[in-house]
Amino acid sequence: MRVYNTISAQKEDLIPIKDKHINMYVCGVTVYDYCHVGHARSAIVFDVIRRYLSYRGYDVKFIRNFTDIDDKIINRANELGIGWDELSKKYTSEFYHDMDLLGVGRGDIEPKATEHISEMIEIIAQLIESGYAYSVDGDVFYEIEKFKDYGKLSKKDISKLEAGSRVNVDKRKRNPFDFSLWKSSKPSEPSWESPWGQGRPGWHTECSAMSKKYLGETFDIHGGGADLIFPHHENEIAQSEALSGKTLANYWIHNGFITIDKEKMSKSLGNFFTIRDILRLYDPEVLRLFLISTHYRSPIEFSEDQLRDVEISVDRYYSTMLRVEEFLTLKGHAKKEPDLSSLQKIVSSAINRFTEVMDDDFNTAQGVGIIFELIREINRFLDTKQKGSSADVLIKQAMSLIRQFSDILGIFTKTPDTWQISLMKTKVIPLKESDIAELIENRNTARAGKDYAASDKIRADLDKMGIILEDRMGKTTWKVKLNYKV
RNA sequence: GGCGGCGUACCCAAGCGGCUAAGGGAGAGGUCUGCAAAACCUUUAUGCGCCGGUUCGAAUCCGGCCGCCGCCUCCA
Repeated sequence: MRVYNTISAQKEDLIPIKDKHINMYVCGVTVYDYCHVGHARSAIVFDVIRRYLSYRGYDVKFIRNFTDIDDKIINRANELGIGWDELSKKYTSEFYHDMDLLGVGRGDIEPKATEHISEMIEIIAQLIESGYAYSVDGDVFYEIEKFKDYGKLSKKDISKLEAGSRVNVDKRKRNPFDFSLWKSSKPSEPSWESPWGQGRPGWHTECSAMSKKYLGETFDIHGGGADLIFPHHENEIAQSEALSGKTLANYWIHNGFITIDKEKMSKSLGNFFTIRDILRLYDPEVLRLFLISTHYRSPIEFSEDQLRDVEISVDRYYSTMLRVEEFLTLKGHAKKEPDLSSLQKIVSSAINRFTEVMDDDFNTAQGVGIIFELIREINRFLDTKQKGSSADVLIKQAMSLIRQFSDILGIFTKTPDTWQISLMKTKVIPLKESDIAELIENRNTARAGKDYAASDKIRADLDKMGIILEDRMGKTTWKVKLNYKV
């Protein structure tokens, strides 16, 4: 397997520290508000990476943290007039709510900053002791110039950074880029006791403390959004490696941004959609497929047109599943031996191709492409109406491949029925399933009597309410019209 | 100013030196159908921002130019 490593800026062979074991630490979220689509992307990207590594036989230990104390949390809680811990608890559970819908699995361990204060204090004390940090009036700063490799991850030359170009520099710092390890607190703020007085830890320290505690001084993969490269991950390296003298993580993996009108989606710009904004309009699988249809390091321009296209793709998948179910329940045999060669060919190469593209830096976009090639071949074969036991076997084989790939990507978890039910909700279809069944019944009676005017009227009426009918193999099925608008 | 990335058909998107430039959407024509829908077939880049160069061979490597974006602040 090859993965792109931010620190070497190239793809490298993935060689675990311990044979067939992968320890990975991914930076989670600061729980002070609902997650937006950018958070969803990061979570999904690392969820897929984790699933794929498991699929490839690695025993993966996956850590994802929660930052549950920081300035944003305190400020937000003050605005709302509630406790900071109440706020962080609320948004932790909102995070789970969204991630569960998106099919993002839990971490094996999900450490919280506030549960590791003593570990952080320990690290800070050691940094002071070994000369990498200094305290000033209850605050502690890391002195970046003491760490000679500072900047190696983000490729920054300290002397060329534009200090204070966008933010006022704290005069007490020896270098403008020295960062806070410990912040003294005002009387009204949440605080913990420390050798430097009451205060709270700086953001970067939690990941150094928690990754060390759960994965040791050196682990395999460290991940997060590309915006964490600097300063967050750079600072983690500075803290951890200064003390251990060892490499913190062998591979640094960072996902690209979501953009809107070419600009990064972010809280500060205000150009974001929350996950639940989108899930009101689209099934979670649509969002998930949309996000993995582009390589994880490329930017994704967020657009509703694109979501609509992806929704059609998902619908195409479930339509094919339905056709397959119908085909497999059919009795009888074709007169001649079915021609399986075309489907056979793609089925026999699919696993190798899928593995090959995913082995190459987790190319989910190509993986998705392979699934849709299989779908086309299945449909093509189904169109030949060649029934037979050899055909059934091959179709089932193709289906099980699609199942395997979809499970790795975490998509297509529904049945054709539950997909339609989900669509009825998101499209707000003003009908019940029983209503539809009754109208289909009426229409079939009309059709039997060749009263096509009456049957077409029923079909047109249903269409207006967002339901499309399909007459296939002597049966009428219905589906939700995707471009239906209330 | 420093560092990094991107520009592939009407839209999205893969491709990272050598098979007909994946896949999805959209448009057009066709097959099937009572008519539809779905599905399938054909079709839409002799072409990969522009100009040079390296090479037997480049969307892929190198140089220049144009355009867009990111990081250098909290940020997934």
